[in-house]
Amino acid sequence: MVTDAPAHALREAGLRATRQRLTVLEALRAREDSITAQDLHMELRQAGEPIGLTTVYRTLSALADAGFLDTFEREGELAFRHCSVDHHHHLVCEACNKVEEITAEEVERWVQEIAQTRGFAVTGHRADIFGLCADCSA
Amino acid sequence: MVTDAPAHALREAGLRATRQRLTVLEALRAREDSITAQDLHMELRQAGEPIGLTTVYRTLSALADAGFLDTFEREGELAFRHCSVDHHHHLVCEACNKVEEITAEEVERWVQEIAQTRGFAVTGHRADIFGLCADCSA
DNA sequence: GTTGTTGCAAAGAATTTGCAACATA
DNA sequence: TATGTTGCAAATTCTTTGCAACAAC
Repeated sequence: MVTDAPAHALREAGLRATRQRLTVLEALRAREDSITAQDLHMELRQAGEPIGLTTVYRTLSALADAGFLDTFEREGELAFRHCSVDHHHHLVCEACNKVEEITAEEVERWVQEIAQTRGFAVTGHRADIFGLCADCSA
Repeated sequence: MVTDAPAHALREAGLRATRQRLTVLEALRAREDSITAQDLHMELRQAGEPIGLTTVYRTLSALADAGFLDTFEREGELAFRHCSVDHHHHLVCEACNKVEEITAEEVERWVQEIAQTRGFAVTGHRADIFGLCADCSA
């Protein structure tokens, strides 16, 4: 038996590799849009995966804390999307919720510069672009 | 009687200039941090202003729609802050919730460039910096 | 075997809606 | 006066918590 990569990644983050967590992580990895806890729970249930809503909430939260997921606020609810580890920004389609990751050194530079000018101690920043992706605007 | 500027501004936006709306608008104009509907309601009540929580919610929402306020998401709840009309970004202090508006042509340029590259039809963007302001990090 | 995790039911919190009384234009 | 607005109470919706059964290590 070879090393189980997803399970290993979870353990490295101090999380036990339970069936539910692997399911959620896999589901998120398989999609390129963002999804809410409620919606994901419904999808998994409909796909025959036995998992509780509470667990979906806790799992998404834990995975986001561990850096596996990015979070978005969508009119009052939290949506999550799988992300690569390093810092990046987003191109968000408002029609299909697809999210493209983009890196932007220009923005990083801009952040440092502005912050320095105002004596601001930066803890984080976000620079996201919203609109319609090529498919949806076609 | 001279023209009442705040009342006039409301009417221009298609909103009746009620005591409650003027109160909310004034309260927001007087502060440089962002505040939630719940908190603002409590403050106004404590200041002796008779206003219902429902009205605070509806008023903040209407004022934001009309472009008088910017909205922020603060861990599950919406916060509002008075803003100037033209497009800008924010420097947000996580300790005192103070918000400084900043303009950034660099960011505007970056947005256009990225969007064009990917065939994205931009409807909006945000570029906010979070951290501790000079006062709070001192 | 320990300890972290799950999931149900219940609680909690923010926000919205129905509707009759009321204020603005 | 006609229509938009208010505010209470009730309803909704998202999210969290208590706790006993259970699974991972």
